Amino acid sequence: MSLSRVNKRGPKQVGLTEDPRPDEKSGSDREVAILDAAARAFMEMGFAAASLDRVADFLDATKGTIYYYYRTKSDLFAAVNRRAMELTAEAIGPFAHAQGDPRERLWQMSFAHTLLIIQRLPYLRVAAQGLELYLSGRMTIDEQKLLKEIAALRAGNEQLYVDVIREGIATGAFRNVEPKLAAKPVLGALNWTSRWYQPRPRETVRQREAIATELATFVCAGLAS
Amino acid sequence: MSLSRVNKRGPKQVGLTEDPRPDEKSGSDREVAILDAAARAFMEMGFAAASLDRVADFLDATKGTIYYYYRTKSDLFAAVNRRAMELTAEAIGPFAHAQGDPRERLWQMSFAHTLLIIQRLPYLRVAAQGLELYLSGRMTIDEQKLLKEIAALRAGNEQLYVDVIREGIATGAFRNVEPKLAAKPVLGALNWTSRWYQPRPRETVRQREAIATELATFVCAGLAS
DNA sequence: GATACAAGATACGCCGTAGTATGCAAATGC
DNA sequence: GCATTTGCATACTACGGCGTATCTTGTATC
Repeated sequence: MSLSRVNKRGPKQVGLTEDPRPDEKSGSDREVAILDAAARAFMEMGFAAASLDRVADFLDATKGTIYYYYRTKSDLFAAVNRRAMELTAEAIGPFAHAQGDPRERLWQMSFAHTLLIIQRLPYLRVAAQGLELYLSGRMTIDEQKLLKEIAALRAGNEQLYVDVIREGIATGAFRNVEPKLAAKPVLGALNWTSRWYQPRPRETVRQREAIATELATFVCAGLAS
Repeated sequence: MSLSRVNKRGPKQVGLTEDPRPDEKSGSDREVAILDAAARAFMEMGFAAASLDRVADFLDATKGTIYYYYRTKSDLFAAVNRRAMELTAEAIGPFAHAQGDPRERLWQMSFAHTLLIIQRLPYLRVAAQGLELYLSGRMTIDEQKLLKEIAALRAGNEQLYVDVIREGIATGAFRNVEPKLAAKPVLGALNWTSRWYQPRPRETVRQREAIATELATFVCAGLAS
C-alpha cells in the first residue's frame, strides 16, 4: 500500500536533543489538537460516517494537516481510542491500585470514571462506540494490530474493576458472583453515561458530582452482599 | 428526490379484503426476513459501514428485493430499530404494567430484557448503537420524522423503568433518588449486554438465565434502600 | 541571502456504494 | 389463454470521500 511513504512519522523533534520519545503518551500539542477535533467528529457521526474533511473543519485546517500526522483514517480513530483508554486508566488507576476497603475503592473508581466521561465526552463516547465494529471486515494487517492493541488497553481497564470486585468478594463486602460477569453491568452502568449525558451550558460542578455520586452508589449497592 | 416512485408501499395486499392494515406491527414474512438480514449486517459493521449489498448477501437475494420493500437505507435502519423497540416493549411490558411489588417487577423486567438481548442480539445491538448518531447530520425531512418516531418508542420503554422505580421509591423499597436519573444506570447495565455478549454454540438455557439473573439482581440491589 | 526542510494547502484519481432504470419470469385476474 | 401485476434480478449512474501527488509558505542554518 503505502510503502513509499517515508516522512509520515510525525514532525521531527526540534533542537539537537536525541531523546527518543520525549512525550510518549500523548504526542505533540498539534497531534492532541487533531485528536480533539477527530473525537468531536467521530462523536457526532460515528467513524464510518464522519469524513476527514469534517475533522479538518473542527481543526480549522485541511486534510493535508491530518495526513501529515496520521497515515490513515483508521490510524486516527485508533489514536482517539488509545487516548480515551489512557485517560480512563489515569482516572481510575490510582484507586484501583490503592490499599483499603474494596467497596470504597470501587466507589471512587466509579465516581472518577463518571466524571471523566462527563468532562471528556467526545473521547469517551467514541471509545464506547468501540472500534471492533468498524474494522471487523476487510482489515489490513496493521489495522488488525491496532485493534489488538486497543482491545488490550480496554481489557486492562476492565481488569481493574474485576480485581477490585474479586477483592471485595474475598472480604465479604460483595456478593459471591463471578467477578468477570459482575464487572459487565458495572461497566455498562458507567459507560452508558456517554450515551445519554448531554452537556448543559450552565451546569455546575455540584450537579455533575450528583450524577457521579448516584452512579457510584448504584454500582456499589448492586454488588453489596 | 424520489417523487416519481409510485409502487413503493410494499407488496399489495392479496385478495379483495380492504382492511387498511392487516398486520401493522411487523409487516409480511418477507419484510421480516429482510429486517433479520439487515439487523445482522448492521450489527456486524454499523449502519454507515454496512452496505445494502451485504444485507442482500444475508438475504440470499439482491438489492432489488430490498428496494422493493424499503425506500431508502435509512428507512430500513429505522425499521430494524422500530422492531427492536417493539420486541423490547413486548418483553418488559407485561411486568411493567402488572400489579404487585415494584422490586419484584423490576427484577422480572430486567430478567426478561436481558434474555431478549441474548436471544435477539442483532436487533438489540443495532438498537443500542442508536440511530441518532448516523442521521444527525444532513437529514431530510422524512428522516427527521423517522428519528422522532423511534426516539419516542425508545423513550416509552425507558419510561416503563422510570415508572416502576418511582413506585418502588413510594413503597420504600428503593432509595430516594430521581427516578429519571436512576433509570440510566439500570438501562446501561442491561443494554451493555448487547455489547459484550457473544453467543456460544453449546450454551444452555441455564447458562443464559444465570446471566440474566445476575443482571436483574444487580440492578435491583443497586436501587434498594 | 541561499539552502534545506518542516508544516500545511490544493487538486485530483480512484473506489465503494446508494439509488435508479429496466428486464423478466411467475403468479394472478378475467 | 391472454393481459396485467407482482416479485424480484441486473446493469448502470452519480457522488461522496479516502488517500496521494504536488505546490506554497515559513523558518532555521550556515
